[in-house]
Amino acid sequence: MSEHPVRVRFAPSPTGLLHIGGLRTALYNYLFAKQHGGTFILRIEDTDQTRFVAEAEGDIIGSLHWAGLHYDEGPGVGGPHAPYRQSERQALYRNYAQRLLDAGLVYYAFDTEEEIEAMRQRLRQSGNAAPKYDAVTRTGMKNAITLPEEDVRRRIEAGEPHVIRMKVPPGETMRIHDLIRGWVSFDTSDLDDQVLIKSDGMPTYHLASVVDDHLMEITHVIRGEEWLPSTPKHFLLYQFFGWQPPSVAHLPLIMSPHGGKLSKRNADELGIPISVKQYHKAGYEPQALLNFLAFLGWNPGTEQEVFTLEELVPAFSIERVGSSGVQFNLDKLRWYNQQFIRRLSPQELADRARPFLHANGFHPDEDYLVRVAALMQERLVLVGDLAKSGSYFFEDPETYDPEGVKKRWKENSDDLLSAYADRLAELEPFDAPRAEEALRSLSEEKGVGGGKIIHPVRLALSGVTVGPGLFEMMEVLGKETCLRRIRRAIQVLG
RNA sequence: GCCGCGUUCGUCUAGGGGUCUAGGACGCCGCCCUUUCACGGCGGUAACACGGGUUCGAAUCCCGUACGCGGUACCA
Repeated sequence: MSEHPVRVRFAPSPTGLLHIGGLRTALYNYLFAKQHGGTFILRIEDTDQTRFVAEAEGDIIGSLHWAGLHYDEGPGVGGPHAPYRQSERQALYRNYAQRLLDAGLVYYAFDTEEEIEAMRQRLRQSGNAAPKYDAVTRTGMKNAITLPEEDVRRRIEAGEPHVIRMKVPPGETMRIHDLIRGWVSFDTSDLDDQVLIKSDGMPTYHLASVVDDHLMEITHVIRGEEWLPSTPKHFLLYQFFGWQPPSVAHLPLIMSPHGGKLSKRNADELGIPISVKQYHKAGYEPQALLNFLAFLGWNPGTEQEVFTLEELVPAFSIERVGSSGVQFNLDKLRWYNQQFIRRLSPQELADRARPFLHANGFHPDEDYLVRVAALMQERLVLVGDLAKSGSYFFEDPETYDPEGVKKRWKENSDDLLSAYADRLAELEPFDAPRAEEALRSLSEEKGVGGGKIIHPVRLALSGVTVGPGLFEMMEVLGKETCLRRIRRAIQVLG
């Protein structure tokens, strides 16, 4: 589209924690920028003072950092177009609004909320399906079009609350090319005379983002599909200013498995984490989340499914992004997470798991934890699982899975285990091959299958019937622990 | 209501007029491996929303309908 270097921005509103859909938008922007050798910018759109949440910006920045989506310009890192926080650019927007005022493309309006609502109500009652403040209704309202110039000046000077509205020309067809959807057209008669400057003096999103995108030399606007209907307003604004609009791409929305936009509420009900922070806390790998999100609406056209962020950069293409809404699927995310856990070294896995172990009161020493990690790696979906399904590596089991006991603990189990314990006590060194050798020979002497000893021993050691290979597990647990646990199980279950 | 966008297995998707008795992945089921679980291997289940066109031929192009989603604010 443009011969200029690619510059894209992720422009969230700090109204709450960064959510999963926001991260997906950030990711696509990031990938697009990086694959074109372009610049990825973070801009904070804090023009709504009523919805402002103080911690939100820190969370957005922290979440992007956790995910590895580092921005080239933005709060904290600066850049040639600072500041990157719209609340700090307020004077700018007023100046640009003034330009449009001078050109007669926008106008002051003094209507109260009640008056506007009354107008809409009236229109509805007379059968108008889409009541708007537009070319036909503005002539009946209190604004610079209907009021004498003198009156307008007096009201402004008296500090009467007012807004600035776009004078949308009716009856024009706007054709807009979307990188994902192709040509989309709109009729300007369906548009409101959009408010550009609110009565508190702040710009609306529409004005601020157009002015900033232009000033920051944004070449491609990549955002969620919910913005598609306001794109004609933005393009009209570019026309008003005489600026070249950027290319636009509207991403398919992420939907709840039950339909509808994935919201905090329905996500909670389905046990789906909604904020990036929750994924972090739950022990998801950032790369897995990114990989999953990349595939929510895009695919490489090959059969490769697992990609690191670095691999995603060259593989991505905006043209291959789909245009229909996509359902969030937690099972698939879990699968991706499993894939990435398996790619970690045992040391990395141990490092990831440590905070979760600490939270559960476990403080294993380094070497031991790495050995446990190696053993459990391909059995974990989330790193935090190590502190749960693998808790027996860090504390003696207190209880034994009743199902397992019923199935595996037989009449002669206590005798067999006690004989096995005696032999284990003799082993030096105590390792997996020797532990197995001891068990095999005991089972032969007693004339019972290996399973008759293996299963009860596993139960005694871990309290459950699932886990890594028994002998490897014994070696990691160590002789003392094994003996203690076996003898205790004999007492409790025997 | 109006405006816009969309519609291939349950889900994410490949496909862009003949190679489609529609391919892959997740999930689910079965078998193999195996001391258990997991991993891995093999196999199975399951989809072109509907109706009209266009064409020798349509999942693919066009129109309509249905359904879904988004927007319709001095919120972004």
